[in-house]
Amino acid sequence: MPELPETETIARDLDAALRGATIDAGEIVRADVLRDTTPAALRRAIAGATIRGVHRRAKSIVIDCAPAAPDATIQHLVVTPRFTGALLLTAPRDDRYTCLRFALRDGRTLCYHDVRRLGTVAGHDMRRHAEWQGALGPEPLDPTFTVDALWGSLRGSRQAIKTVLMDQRRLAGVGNIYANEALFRAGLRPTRAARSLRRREADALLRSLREVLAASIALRGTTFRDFQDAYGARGGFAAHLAVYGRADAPCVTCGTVLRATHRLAGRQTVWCPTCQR
DNA sequence: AGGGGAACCCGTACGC
DNA sequence: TGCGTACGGGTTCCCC
Repeated sequence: MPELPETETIARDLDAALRGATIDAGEIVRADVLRDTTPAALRRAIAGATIRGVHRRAKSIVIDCAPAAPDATIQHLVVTPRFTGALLLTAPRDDRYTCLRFALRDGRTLCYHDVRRLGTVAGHDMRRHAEWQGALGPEPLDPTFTVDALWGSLRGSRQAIKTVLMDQRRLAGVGNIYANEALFRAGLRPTRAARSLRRREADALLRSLREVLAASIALRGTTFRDFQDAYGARGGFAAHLAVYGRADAPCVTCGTVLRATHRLAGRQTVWCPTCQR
């Protein structure tokens, strides 16, 4: 569930709270969430490490670390919460689902909590981190990302526009909720072939996408079911969703009953048959 | 190559 | 009530 606005919310809060902090020790409770590292290597890398900063890339939270051990190569912890994952600075409501626990030198605890455990925590050395970054597409909120770059990418695909928006290699950070919302705002039907878009439609799409992402970030993301921020609080954008989760309800613009299908890449897709062409 | 499908995981919803 | 089963959801990996 956490997409770009939700992981951005977590990353901003953690950067403010953790920049410069030192991790005393890490406890790995559920090793199956780990990627690209082992429990022993991760513990050694973070024992005594300083947190340089925290930022977001795609739908992941990246914690930049300066390890204390000279032979520790892990520089970045990449946390991808997927559906139920949470990075918490407060005590989790149910400790049964704590996967990782980091004790900070100042007495605080940062934990990775995940009920379904489809989320992951990767330990990256510089090489692996560059490889991971390189596999991801551009950030939609990056001002250097242009309409023509988006349009060029869309023109290469005969897939449905919604599927292409969610393809992390073409565009990073957009998931099911914001793909549905951006297409509604742009007046584009989700099933349209990506390469059928005119340039002015790609322009409307990029502007809609940026608007909806920025509006959601301003309200600290969408909590539809599971998303919680670093302090266990909910996001405020769910009340502003125009189509996602509103199948069979009236369109907010024209009142037409919203249509839904599950057949587009196996995910809930909702649109207004009148407003979206 | 690019697209399709399974696997990952477990709470929730639903059927019997 | 209690048990069993189907389902969902993004990403990765495998296969065609």
